[in-house]
Amino acid sequence: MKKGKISDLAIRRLPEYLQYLRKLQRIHVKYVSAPEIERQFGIHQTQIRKDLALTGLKGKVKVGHVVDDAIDAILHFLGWDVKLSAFIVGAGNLGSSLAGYSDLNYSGINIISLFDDNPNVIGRNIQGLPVFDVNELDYYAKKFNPKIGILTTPQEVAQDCADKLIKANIKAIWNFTTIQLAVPEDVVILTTCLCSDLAVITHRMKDLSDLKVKNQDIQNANQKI
Amino acid sequence: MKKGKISDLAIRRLPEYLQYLRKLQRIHVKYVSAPEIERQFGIHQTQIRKDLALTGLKGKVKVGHVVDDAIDAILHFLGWDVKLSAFIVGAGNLGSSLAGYSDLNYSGINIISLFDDNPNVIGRNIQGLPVFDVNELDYYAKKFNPKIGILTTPQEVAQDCADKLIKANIKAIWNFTTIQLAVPEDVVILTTCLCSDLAVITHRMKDLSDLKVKNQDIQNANQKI
DNA sequence: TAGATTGTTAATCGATTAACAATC
DNA sequence: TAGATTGTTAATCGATTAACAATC
Repeated sequence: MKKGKISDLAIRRLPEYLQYLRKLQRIHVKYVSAPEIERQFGIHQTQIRKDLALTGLKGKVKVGHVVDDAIDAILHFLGWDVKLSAFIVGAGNLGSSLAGYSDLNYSGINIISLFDDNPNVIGRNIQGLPVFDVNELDYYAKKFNPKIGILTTPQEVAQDCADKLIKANIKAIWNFTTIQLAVPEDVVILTTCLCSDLAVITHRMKDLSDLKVKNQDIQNANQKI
Repeated sequence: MKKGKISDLAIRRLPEYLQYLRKLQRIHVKYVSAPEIERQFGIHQTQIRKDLALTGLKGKVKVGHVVDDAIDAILHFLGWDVKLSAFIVGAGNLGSSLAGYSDLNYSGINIISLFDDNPNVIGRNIQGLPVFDVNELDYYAKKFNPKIGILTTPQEVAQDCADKLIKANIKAIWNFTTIQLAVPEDVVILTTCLCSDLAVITHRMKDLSDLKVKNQDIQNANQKI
């Protein structure tokens, strides 16, 4: 079973298809074809076929793919058919908003609770979830067996909290801080850097306005002629 | 001035370097070399050189780059040396947390205010910022001239609010909803999909546990020998 | 049947890495 | 000087797109 390393780019596209497939499911559409998805996303149909093939899904010639099956295949492939328990460490604004971010609950995780070191927050409820003392993380980890730790603390305590999660036998850390975390190699780590997204936006804006200036120049030049 | 299209992947790396450069600046380190950054991030030094070269930065042979200059060059290249005003539309949990997300304020934007349609929220203060009525967006847009709209509304009203932003002459929309927004082509649009990040995490976790099972098999096979 | 679609192999395109001359 | 670094060109690697046979 030689399995070529699967690209993160493909993995990232699957939840987008999933979104669309669920929309189709809600309006009781039974089949969807790659050319249809291409129209939706502007992604080349060959790529869509390859992405879907990754999940093991088979299509029907002239018909496309069964929407329900496609959803199941993607969920299974991503590991979202088994809900993994998650802890959020850092019950600040970001942590609180992720706790209530319903999109995540449609995906592969089940957020159990939040943790913080602020006595004013510990014991309260956020988005219907309890906030526990981060120093009792180990205790609650034994109780709930979380697989994913979502790290939304201030920078200063990020590595320390990551260590606590690792000690509690967590399998993956989703890092929302800008710290370069040190983790053992059997712990999956992914850092979400919103600043990178913003960089893409501002850079494209600069490009657009440069283009405008350039067009202006061309216009001016034409006027001179 | 033939400028090859710059890859988003490069653009996304720049804020990461920036983070590290600022850390060096805080501890008064004057120079940094590409091999040093490579050690930090595990990104190949040739790539780091090319990325920095995009910004127009020149290094000194045997010394590296001046930290202060590198920071300035990246800020300028990304367009972060001029702060763009931004509105957040949707003062729910996510919108509120972005309003207080200090990392963004270290980058190229200046969030002016939030907008919502809920009378219980309108008029309140969130993270020190005022919440206005989304129906008065046009009025406040004339007053503050925002360039970026951050969309954190429920799915149902997302396109509607995007239209409001576009009518108010916004230049870019940062979309946190899962809706495929329709926008004119001179409006920059970027969708942040947290589910894609989660997909990468859960898929890697699946890989790791598959690997564990495989190693187990090998071990079992060896025992039989 | 003709036309639409699948799935796969080949070609192209773009990003990363290797190699190396120049410099201090 | 020797060794470290820059910046650039060439080579490799991987992702996307094109082409096409098979199917219904």
